[in-house]
Amino acid sequence: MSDDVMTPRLLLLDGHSLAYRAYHALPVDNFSTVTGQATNAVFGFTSMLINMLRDEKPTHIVVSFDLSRKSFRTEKYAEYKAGRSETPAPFQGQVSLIKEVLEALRIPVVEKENYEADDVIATLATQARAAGMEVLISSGDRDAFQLADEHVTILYPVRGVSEVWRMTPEAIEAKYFVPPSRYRDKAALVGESSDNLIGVPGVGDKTAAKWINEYGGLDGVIANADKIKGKAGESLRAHLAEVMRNYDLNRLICDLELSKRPEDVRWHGWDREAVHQVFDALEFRVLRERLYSYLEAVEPEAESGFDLEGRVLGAGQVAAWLTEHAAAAPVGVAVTGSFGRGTGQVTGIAVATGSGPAAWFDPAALDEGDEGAVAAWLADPARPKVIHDAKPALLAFRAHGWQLEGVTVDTAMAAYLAKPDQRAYDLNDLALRYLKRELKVDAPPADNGQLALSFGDEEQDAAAEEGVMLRARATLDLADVLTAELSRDGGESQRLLAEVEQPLSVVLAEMESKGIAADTDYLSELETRFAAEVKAAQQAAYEVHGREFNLGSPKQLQEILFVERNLPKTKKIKSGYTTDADALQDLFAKTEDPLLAHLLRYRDMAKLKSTVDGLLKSVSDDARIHTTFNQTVAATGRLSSTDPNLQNIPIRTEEGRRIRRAFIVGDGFEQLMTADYSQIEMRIMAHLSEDAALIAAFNSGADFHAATASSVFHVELGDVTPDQRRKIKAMNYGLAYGLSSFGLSNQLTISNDEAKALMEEYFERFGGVREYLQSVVVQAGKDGYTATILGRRRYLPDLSSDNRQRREMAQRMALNAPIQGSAADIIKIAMLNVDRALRESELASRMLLQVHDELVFEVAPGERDALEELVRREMGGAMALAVPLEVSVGTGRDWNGADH
DNA sequence: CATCTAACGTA
DNA sequence: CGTACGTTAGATGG
Repeated sequence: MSDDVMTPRLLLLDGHSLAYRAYHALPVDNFSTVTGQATNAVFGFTSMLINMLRDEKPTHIVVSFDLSRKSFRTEKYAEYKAGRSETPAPFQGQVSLIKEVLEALRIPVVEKENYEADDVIATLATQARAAGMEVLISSGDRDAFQLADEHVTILYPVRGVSEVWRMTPEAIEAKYFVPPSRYRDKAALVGESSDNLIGVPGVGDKTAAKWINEYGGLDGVIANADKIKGKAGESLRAHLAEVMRNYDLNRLICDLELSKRPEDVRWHGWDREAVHQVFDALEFRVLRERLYSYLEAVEPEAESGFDLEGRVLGAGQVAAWLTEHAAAAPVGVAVTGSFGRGTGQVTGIAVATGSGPAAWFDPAALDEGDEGAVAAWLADPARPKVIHDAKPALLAFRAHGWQLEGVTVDTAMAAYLAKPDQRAYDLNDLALRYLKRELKVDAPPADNGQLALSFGDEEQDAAAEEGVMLRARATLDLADVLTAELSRDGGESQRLLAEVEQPLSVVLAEMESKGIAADTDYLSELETRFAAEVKAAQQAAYEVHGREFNLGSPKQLQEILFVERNLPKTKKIKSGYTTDADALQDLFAKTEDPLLAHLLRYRDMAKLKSTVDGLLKSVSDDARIHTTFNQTVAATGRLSSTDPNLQNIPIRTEEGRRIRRAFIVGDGFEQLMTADYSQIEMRIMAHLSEDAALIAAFNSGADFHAATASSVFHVELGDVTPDQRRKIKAMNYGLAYGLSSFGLSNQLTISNDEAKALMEEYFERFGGVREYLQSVVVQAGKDGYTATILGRRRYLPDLSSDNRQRREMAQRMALNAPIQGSAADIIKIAMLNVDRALRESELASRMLLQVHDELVFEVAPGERDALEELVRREMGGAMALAVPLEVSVGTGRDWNGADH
């Protein structure tokens, strides 16, 4: 091991050949991003690279790529490598992605016009060997074998991307019967089919080696060609020209002028931030973990940890500690316990100061004085606290009877506002990324209950307590960095954090804690009914097809529909042909195969049944369902709802709406009320685009879709046909999603020309909308991000991607993000205002759910009118736009009845 | 056993 | 070849 540290070790990679290997080793279908970008070559290359970094621990690294398919070799011999088929389409573009990965890993790329990567590698290997370095070359190209010697080893990939052979001189000799110095001679005789270099027919490795060893090299073989007997000898004499040509072409150039020398390419570790970004974009999850688990261990920049004077406080010690350390200066707070479903239980609290002292205590082991001191400290808005993901802690404190006030920074929320596209905001990750410090102790499970502490082992407990204190300290330090990060935009992000997101998390905690009442008897009844329907549809399907099969298996379904029943093929997907509802509808219209009808019915009923099952499972002891609202998931700024998701309860079909009847008014309340914004996204579009005609359409007070349709089709409002309205409605909604004429024609089942004409006519009437949409993309391209009305950003680096698919995807995201995100801003403000107004007015009614543009309330007896007035006022007045924010309100005994 | 995919529910 | 989500069942892979 000590040798490794002393001897510099250079790893040279042939980028193209490895990428190509990877491309063929991994099925392209299994490796692509949501945008359809193929990543199999990138994945395989990166995977091999990580393995080599791990196994070989190089101190210096270079990757070389062929700059084009042309080189001095093709000039000499036009057929060189000509046999290779055109670069397959899914491979194209992946090289530039690999270069992005390399840049993030800070691995230099060296290339040379008119030469191949092999020549660059040969040159660098030669220089490195002269400088006393140890050299490793990884290439899928066997030409590199001629470079092997006691200081140069070739890593030759075999069996896909998972394994490399270490081709030392001994290994090469064992396999090809010649030493590396004679490998070229052998290759010249045998040929190299992948380079389209034909050798001597009938001569393989063994024969070639025999000759070379007998005559002391290729020169000797050629000089003695006449003496060689038999068929092989004849063949050799007939192909001497090819052999000499091969020998000429497979010589690697070792003395190129390059932009870097071996000593320039010392590897200084990777750009953590960039790796996050690139791997996110490529959707590499497993690979990222692998990279981290290896590289973090040797990360030179990450400091070892935090300085901390931690104390475990016993009963009677907490009050004094808090008085001394948790007063005017902010402290970091970290909590362990179990969280979720609107409640929680705290098993440990750590408090860390910025100056070093930190403490941990068990809230179950406090004396009376401590209990009061903790309660007073937590509830005091003047004693600032910083916490990572406050809402679960808030709910757990609440269950303990504690109030939490004075949270100045929620670091999870701050990190979300800084970069809303992340998949997670884990404290470990953030500490590494922003603080370059490692949190050695794993965070406890976020929400699913059991804390991963082992009880009974005092040493382990102490380590766990230390870990929680470290998290508290990391949170405090992180708050400073993130606050600085958020302040760089002139204050908008800071305001969003302090005035919207953080206060909202308190409101959401209340909503989760209350939950919504569920009629479990009714849900059970529904379950039975849907189950019967599922069974009936299933039986009918079996009868039609003549045997039983798994209707829920897309795989079996494909076999049955497209092979056994020979139905027309549908749209292609990764695993074959789609069997989604749209496609099955089409098929049914074409073929009237009764199996399809039963199948669709089965799907519908099975979906409804599973929804009901899920709801039944999530009803708490209080006969209410407590969802969890996630505030840091949606990249646009929306909330999301999990466990269960109450934002996707069916409404479109009559049978689906039955499920809504299971959400009922709770004991002590009179009714449920829903209040939703009408066409809020189109109103935002009108506001942002300042299109006078669109604004007028809203201000007319008439039905919006009809009003716009009357403009587009040049007819009186009263003469708008239902079909005209339908088309314009689809257009209105589609605009905010970056709808294309193709998409519109698909949705309306009209021709592409008709869709184009429709869009043209629409933009003719609402030119400001077109201008706005175009300007959004242009501006986002310049800035690198979009912004909502409140300045909520979404970064879209793919806007400048050279990959069309990715770029266009990013453009649609850019169109949608300000609109969807501004709607999210508005309803968040409305929720804050409604919550405040409810408290100020001392109404007992309460807000229970948010479904993007809708709020659901539980109406206390006698408060219906007052609540409606309040809700209309606060929702309608959440933000002043160029058009009014219209709110429609409904009430009923259940959610379905309250809908309108 | 964990993770991915296809399908489908909502705004 | 229209955005944003979460959940389920089945398939897949370690």
